[in-house]
Amino acid sequence: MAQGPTITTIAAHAGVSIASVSRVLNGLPTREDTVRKVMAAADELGYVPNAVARSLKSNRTYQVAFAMADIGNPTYVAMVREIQPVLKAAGYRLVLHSTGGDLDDELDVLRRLGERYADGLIISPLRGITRKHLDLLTAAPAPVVVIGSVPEGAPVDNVRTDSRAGVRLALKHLHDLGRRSIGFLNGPLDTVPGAARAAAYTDALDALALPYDPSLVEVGDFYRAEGAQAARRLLERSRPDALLCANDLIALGALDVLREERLRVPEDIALVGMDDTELATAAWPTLTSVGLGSAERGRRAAELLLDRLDNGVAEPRIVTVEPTLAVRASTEGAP
Amino acid sequence: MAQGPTITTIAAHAGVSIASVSRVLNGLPTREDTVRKVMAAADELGYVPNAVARSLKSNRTYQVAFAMADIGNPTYVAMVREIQPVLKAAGYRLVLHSTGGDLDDELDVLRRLGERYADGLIISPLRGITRKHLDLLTAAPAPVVVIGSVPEGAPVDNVRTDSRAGVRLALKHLHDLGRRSIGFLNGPLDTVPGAARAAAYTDALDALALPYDPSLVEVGDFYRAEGAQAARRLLERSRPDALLCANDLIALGALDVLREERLRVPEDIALVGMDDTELATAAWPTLTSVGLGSAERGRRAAELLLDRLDNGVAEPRIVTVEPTLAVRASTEGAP
DNA sequence: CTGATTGCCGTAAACGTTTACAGTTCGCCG
DNA sequence: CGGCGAACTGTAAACGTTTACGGCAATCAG
Repeated sequence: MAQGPTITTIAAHAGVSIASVSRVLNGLPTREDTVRKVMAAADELGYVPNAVARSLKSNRTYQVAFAMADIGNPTYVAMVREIQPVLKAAGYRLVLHSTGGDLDDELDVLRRLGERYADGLIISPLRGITRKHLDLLTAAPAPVVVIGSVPEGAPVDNVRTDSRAGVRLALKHLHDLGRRSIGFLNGPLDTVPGAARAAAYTDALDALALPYDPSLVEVGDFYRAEGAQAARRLLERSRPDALLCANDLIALGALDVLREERLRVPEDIALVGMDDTELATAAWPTLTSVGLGSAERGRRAAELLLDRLDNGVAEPRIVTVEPTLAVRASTEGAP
Repeated sequence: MAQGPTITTIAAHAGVSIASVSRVLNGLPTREDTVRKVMAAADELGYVPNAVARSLKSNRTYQVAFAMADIGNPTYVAMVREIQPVLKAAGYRLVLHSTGGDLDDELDVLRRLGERYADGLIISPLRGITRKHLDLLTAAPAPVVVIGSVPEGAPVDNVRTDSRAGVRLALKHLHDLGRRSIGFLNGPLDTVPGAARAAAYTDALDALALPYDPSLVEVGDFYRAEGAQAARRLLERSRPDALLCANDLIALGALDVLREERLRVPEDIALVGMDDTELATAAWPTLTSVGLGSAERGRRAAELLLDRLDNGVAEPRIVTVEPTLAVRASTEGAP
């Protein structure tokens, strides 16, 4: 744990100035034998450049931060999994923030950007973009990419998903299978995905000319246990022939309850999840699920950010990722 | 994206020296009205201290790195999920490295520690601790905690799991249920967990006075598809009455194959996974699984590292986390 | 009223780099 | 062989902090 050598140490060893050392190490034109002397000294001493000092001088940390609600959530795992290699390939490190979906924590991440520990930020705000978010975003000292929707005119790149189309896909699929009484288990309405999916659901019903029946809708949280509770509440008062769940965890919870109630999936009730995570194929019956392109959103966000860091793009850009429907046993019989 | 104010800006605004500004901001004893002037100027200008400059001076980055093979793997997710809050509470940021299990990448992470972008490192080496690892570890410029076993005498803290005990737990359980022909689907033998579990399996058989039958053992990789292939190969030549899988993903693959073959779980073949991840409860039948305490290992590793950073402990310490067995439907009939 | 003590404050150096600028060396031409 | 230009090198400043140290004013004792 001894203090490592610095360019000063090397300069002394090689009998040259620190400027020459720096030049050699950065590959700037230098006389042949100076290069040799410096390289020899550097090798011998096991020199590794100090990233902090370099950052101070260059104003570049080669770090990018990613902030989301909870790395336990498979959608965020999918994002991280795509973001990481993109950054790594470009020589950036990834700093991970888990906000727990707490609004203050989210704002704090934004504020902390001012400490300039990272060159840019990818953030997926669970609680939506508030007035305060906007203020901080416009004043942000580094480029920010938001995963999820952003109000018109915000000065940031934005990678969004078309959850409306996703829900429409799911409902269309169920409708095609002859289901007409399609329930909906949602997450909290004061979260971005919750609100978006609620709107998308009524929308999609409209498009299919199906009536909106409030007794078919139940709100819980985006977790398995809460999903199960919501399913229980819904089943106590109605008996739909299909259930759309706002994510795969909720769907797993619903599956637990349907099993308890000895309801067959998909014969009695067809089940559709969202996010198309690994859990959808682990479940039995395997879950039909709406893929909202988490992985792709992560990758695109990272690419947008790097592009902006390297090329300093002017205009905020919006990328929309198309949803997909993975049809599996929970709506179509045999696996 | 304008250049933010520095203590120099504030000093000018408040009409004091930068030293006073620094003192006020760090809460060192200062005259009342100097404090007021500085605070006013800082507020007005929206000052945020520059973390990089601070780090350069203090030799502390308040960052900790965590390196593992693949953030897609649920065991690592579990670790990150525990590590993150511990670090955050102590005011540290988390830098994430995904090495893809590549040996050179792992070594690179170790070498890069010399750049001093982080105050410490938690690493979970998939490929084991080689001679080169050891050299780098002894020369490491910052404290390192290794999750997984480490050779005697390595100068690092170490959080290990007792996989031997874990496998014994599983086999004992199966033996108690009357199973006598217990197959084993392992991951690559040149990985740490693969090697450890192979040894543990033969060991546990011994303890139960069961013979070792090589035709009951098959090696694949730690993923679902490879697990399925391995299961297929094994079933083509033998018909065990129980299968132990080296992780839950392999167990899911095996489950796929057993279903294809119309073998009932657990009636015909009992199935046990390892790591006790979320997947184990998502599957159907739910999977009995050996918990190797990933979450706890992550938390303990973070705690050890922070303790060392704050208190500079002398001796390398070893923490062993006890395995647990979560008994579920895949060995004990009804869910 | 003088001298010592206390408590703040400002100057400047330092952390490890990069880089502008001025100085040196060298080769080459006339 | 003198002089010029090209090519390289060294000095020093800068990035934004923290902090040792000496100076200064106010306070207090004698």
